[in-house]
Amino acid sequence: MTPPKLLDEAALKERELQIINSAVLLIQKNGIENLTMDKVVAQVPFSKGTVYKHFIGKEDLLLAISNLAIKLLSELFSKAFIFQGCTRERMLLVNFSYLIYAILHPALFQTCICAKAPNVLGKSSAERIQEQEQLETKLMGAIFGIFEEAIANKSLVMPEYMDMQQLCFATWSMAYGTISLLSSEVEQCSGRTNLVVERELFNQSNLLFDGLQWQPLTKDKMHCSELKVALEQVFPSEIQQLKEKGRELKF
Amino acid sequence: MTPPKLLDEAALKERELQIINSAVLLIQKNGIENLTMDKVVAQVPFSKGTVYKHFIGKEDLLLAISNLAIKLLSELFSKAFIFQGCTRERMLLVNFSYLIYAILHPALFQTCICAKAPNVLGKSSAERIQEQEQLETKLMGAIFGIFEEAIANKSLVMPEYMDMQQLCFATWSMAYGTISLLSSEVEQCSGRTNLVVERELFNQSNLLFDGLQWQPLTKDKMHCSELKVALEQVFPSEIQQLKEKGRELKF
DNA sequence: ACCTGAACACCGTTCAAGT
DNA sequence: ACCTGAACACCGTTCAAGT
Repeated sequence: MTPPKLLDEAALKERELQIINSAVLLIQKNGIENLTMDKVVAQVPFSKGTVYKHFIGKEDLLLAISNLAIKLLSELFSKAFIFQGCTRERMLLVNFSYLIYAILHPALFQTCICAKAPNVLGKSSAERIQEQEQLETKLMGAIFGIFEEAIANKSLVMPEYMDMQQLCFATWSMAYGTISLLSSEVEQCSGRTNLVVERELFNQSNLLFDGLQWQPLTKDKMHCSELKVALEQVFPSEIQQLKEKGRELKF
Repeated sequence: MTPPKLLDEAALKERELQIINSAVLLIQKNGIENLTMDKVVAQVPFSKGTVYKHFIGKEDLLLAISNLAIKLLSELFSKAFIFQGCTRERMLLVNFSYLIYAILHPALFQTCICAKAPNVLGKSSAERIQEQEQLETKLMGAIFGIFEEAIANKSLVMPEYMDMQQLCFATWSMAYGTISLLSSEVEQCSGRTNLVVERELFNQSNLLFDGLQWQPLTKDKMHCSELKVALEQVFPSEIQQLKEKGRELKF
């Protein structure tokens, strides 16, 4: 004579997270292209129907993973944002937090990229898409904030032919291009080239910032050693995790 | 009593191309994620078995499409390479040929990106992968050549901490990041942002080149109007195609 | 009210049977 | 020698039947 077992919201959230985590483990093991709902169901103590109560389809599950991934990246961005240093140094740290994230969580990084495909967005629930937009806005907040400070303290002059949004996009797309094209290096499965992603990201960030005349210029400051010290200070546990992975940053 | 019909190599090539073209049309219509071998077979006057004689699987077919796409892009790069202008202007043209290509052939552009996935390479034939590597080397030749000239005629000084390969990669990844992140704009299906891909590519190219101190600097030369004139001269038919698509470049 | 898993439509790949 | 398409294993999604 127990009362009907009404599921509270917390239990539902808990179950949803369990499904998401199982899926992430499967992506880590087999790659995102080999993820199937059957395999997810097999890893979880619920049936297919229950999984489909949480996610309207496979793509909706992928977007849920991507949203979790963005939250994680946001935390790293925040740490870079509050670093005590000049604005240019802090933006470099943001770029490197993105790199560290891509190396530590390749499955999440890849899922984020895949979740951008029109296919995935087209098959996901409206709420989950809305959540993604909010999370991305928050993520961009760190980049936006640093540029605002830089312009306020005159270390950077906004180019007359650009606005804030374009400035943010320039930084973002540079880091994105570098990291995603070298993600085979990131995952240590290529080795064909002489390119080292952390060195290229360092160079290209500085070329962009120098192009903007963002003070202090590379010739005046901002050497690898300084970046290394800052990274150790801002991301101690992440740097430790990299070491455990046998993937120390090489400059 | 006809002799056994031995297929010559030309006929096989012809048939292979027919399959590839049918697949491209299907990708254009339904998106790459909805391409199936069944649909390809339905578009073509041969059976499943015959299609699988040409391609060891779906991924092999995708890589074949990607290789065709790289050949097409190479032609555009070559036209930019032989333009009569300063080296910096020619590199800007190379970047813009990549953009024009992405707008005119979104299906090919997308297939090229997908073909980079470890999944696709893992399931393709060795010959087709080798062909891809050769085509990419040839493609990079234009970028490499322009940098060589620029350094030879002193309009560019190689940064002491970079080599030729890194320079090429920096250019490539910047254009890649910008164009691929804005490919939703390219395909005119978003419109959420104020970013215009041709303007951002122009800005970011110039920021990178200015960061390299590549002469003449933006403040001295290289305005939108000059680029427009050069594009009309080098890519007249492509610009015409853009117009027909209702997608003129906006600066 | 909630969960289950058989059932269905579809997809990639193979290969025995044909010509 | 070459081609065909039925057949198989697998995947995403649904929903009638259970508790």
